[in-house]
Amino acid sequence: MRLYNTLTRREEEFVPQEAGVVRMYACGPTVHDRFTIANARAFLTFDVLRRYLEFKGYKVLYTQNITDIEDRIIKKGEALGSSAQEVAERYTQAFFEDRELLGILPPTYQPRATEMVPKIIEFIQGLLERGFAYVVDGDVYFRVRRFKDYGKLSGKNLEELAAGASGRVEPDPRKEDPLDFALWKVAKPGEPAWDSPWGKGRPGWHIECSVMAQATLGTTLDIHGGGQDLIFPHHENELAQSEALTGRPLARFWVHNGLVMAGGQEMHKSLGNFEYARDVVARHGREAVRLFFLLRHYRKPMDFSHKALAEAQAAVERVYNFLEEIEAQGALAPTRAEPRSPAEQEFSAYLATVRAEFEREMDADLNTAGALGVLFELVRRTNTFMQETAPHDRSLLRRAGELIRELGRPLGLFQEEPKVRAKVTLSGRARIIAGAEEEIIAGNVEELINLLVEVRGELRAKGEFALADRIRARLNELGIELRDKEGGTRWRLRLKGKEQ
RNA sequence: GGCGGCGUAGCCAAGAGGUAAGGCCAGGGUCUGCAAAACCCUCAUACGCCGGUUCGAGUCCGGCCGCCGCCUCCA
Repeated sequence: MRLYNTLTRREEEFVPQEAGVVRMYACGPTVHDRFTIANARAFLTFDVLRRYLEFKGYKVLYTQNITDIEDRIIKKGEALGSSAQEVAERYTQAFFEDRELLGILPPTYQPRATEMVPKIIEFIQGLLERGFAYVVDGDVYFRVRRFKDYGKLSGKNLEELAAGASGRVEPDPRKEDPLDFALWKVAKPGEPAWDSPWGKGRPGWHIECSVMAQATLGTTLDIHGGGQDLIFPHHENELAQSEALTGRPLARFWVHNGLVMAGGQEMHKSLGNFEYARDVVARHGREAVRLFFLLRHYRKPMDFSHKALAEAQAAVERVYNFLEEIEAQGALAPTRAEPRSPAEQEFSAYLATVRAEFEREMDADLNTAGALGVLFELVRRTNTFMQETAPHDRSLLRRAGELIRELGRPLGLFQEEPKVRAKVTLSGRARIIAGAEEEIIAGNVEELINLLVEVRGELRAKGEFALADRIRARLNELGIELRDKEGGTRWRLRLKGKEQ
């Protein structure tokens, strides 16, 4: 597989250090709030990379941090009149919930910054001993100019940085150089603090990632990931402090996903142009959100819009309609034992190429959009085959369905059972937008709908179409869609957002 | 100013120097009591503009135009 490496600014063949094992680290949340749909892109990108590496047979050791001590957490605690710890705990749990809503698999290791304080102190001491850090009034700073490779990841040089920084921020006169960054911050009154050789304080902004990566995965990672906005300063600083300490590369591949735009600008909390990921999932459904991202290359910037999400929703529906049809057909009758016709042979030969096509796209720097093109083509061609070649060998249809399932797995798509989707969606929404009472009602709603559908069916049988149509229209207004098929009437929920 | 990226049909989007994937919309059809849904078909002489290299260029090179990100809060 080839991956674009930010460090070399090239696509390179990815080979892990140890055969068959991938050590991967990706930046996780700072738990001061729920995460946005823009944050979701990063989490999802590395979820898919991880899933695909596993699909290819690698054992993936994946670490993601939870930063549970930071300025914004402390501020939020002050604003709410609760402790920073309470805020962090609350949003850590919220992170787990929202992650599950998106179908993101938990990493192998998920350390929290506050659990790592002794190791962080040890790490900083190592830097002090090597002359890469210095203490001022209980703060500890990293001596940027001492690390000669500083800027190699972000492509910056020290002179330009110094020139740029001088106009933008007040240089702290206690620092030897304006570019030096904090490894350890002295505690202010009332703030959470830990004992250290330099007095009471807390970790700086970048240190926890370096320490967690080393503690869980070792000195050199195969892949270090995150959003492009983290390249500088976060990852540059991580790289500097880790490599200064160990003398070894922190990561062989640096992988960065593109940003999410809204209204022509980067989506960001401070700009107010954001939406919470969970709200978008509630409105459009989990797989539509995943497809929305995976239909675009992970490194490109992309626009967020409900229109685009609704498009993804329609595309997801199409695949499930296909699976429903295929799996119903597959169950119907045994496969014919007769020799295959030329059309069947041709289709069979095509099916045999699909998996390789899919992998070829994914191997090209995780081209999920190209890979999805392969899957949609499979859907279309199978539908055509089903329609134009009759009778046909059903085992070929089954194989097509299996391919969608199998190749959908590394994308985290198309894994649900078509027949229970309405139910899953319903209870999922009830959980998101309402409390326990609604959840009980939600459990009965399905039966109520079935009852109405049944009554309407009897009316139709008697030719009383006016009343039957009224039931259908009223249910439709409620977001419940009826379809009269040969074997009876099926129904499904229509998620909001499609009306746009 | 420095560094990085982007500009492909109505919208979104992939693209391997060799003759434009895919999704959504739209139009036409099949099916249906009528619908809806589903499915099929159609839908870029063309890839921001101008030059160049090449037998051949969205794809490589140069210049220009437009948009975005980063340059110590950020996924």
